[in-house]
Amino acid sequence: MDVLDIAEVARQSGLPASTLRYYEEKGLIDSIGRRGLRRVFDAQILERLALISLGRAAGFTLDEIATMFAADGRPRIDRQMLAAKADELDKTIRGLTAMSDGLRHAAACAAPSHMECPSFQRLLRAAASHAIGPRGTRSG
Amino acid sequence: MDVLDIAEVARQSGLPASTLRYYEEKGLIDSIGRRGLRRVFDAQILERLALISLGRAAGFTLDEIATMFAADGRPRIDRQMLAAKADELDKTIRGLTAMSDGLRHAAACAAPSHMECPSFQRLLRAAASHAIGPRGTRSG
DNA sequence: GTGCCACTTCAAGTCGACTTGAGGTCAAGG
DNA sequence: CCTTGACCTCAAGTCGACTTGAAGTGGCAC
Repeated sequence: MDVLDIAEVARQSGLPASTLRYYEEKGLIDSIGRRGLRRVFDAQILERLALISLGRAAGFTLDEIATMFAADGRPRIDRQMLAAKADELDKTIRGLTAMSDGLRHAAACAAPSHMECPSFQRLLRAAASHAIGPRGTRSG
Repeated sequence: MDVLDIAEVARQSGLPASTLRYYEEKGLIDSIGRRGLRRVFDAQILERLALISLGRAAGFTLDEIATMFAADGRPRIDRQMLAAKADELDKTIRGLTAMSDGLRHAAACAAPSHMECPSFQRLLRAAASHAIGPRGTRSG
């Protein structure tokens, strides 16, 4: 059984050790023991971490992701849930696409002020009516 | 000059009064006076609030939005900035589209476990390599 | 055997955009 | 005149995913 030091897991996964400890505390991952104080992980942890990163990227919360692992540690992923998340993403994508199009129109519009640009006005009304919702700020 | 009570602004804009007070504190909006204790706003505030909502929906922070108003209160919106934000959105959209496609593939895949599904594996590698970043959690 | 230093724990801080709660004020209606 | 209650202020709390800091530990190189 291939074992990895926490530093090695951090290196290979690209995640800081503090995040690994946090994930363990949350019950998302398990260490298989200690070497002195140091956590030691099974090499399979890397696949698990990839799965967690995937879930995060798809927009699941850590708590939601936690429910996607059976007690035996194997992923238990509902196909319906995946499809539902895909639908949700598509909805977000449509909103962002509308926004992007609107911004580009406004950027190219020849009106002296944006307030006089019809496509900008349309965008404004859409935003004011909550047709497009605010998104999280961490994207960079 | 048409004036509105804060409650009226809240009603017409759909924003809670606490948010309006918060925006004023941040310097995003101004009240034109008081009636007793109560803030009173110029009717133009509604357009301003729509502009703020638009900025939020486009992914700008409140601080960024604050810089988009000249001292005279008129919007000062850089077309380049709009185009840049549109590019940013497009990038996000591409990531989300890849994710949505991947999720749908995985949902439809006939492999007994997702771990054996090639498209799921591809998705997993992409997520693990940070090719797709985590997004904010507030989407509804 | 001993010093180094990467690890450990635990509590608290961070970020953004607000919300909430306690305690106070005042215009309007009865 | 007095109650009502919607507004006010200011400080603190919330949410999610971490990060940071202080204080402690122990395996390994010398």
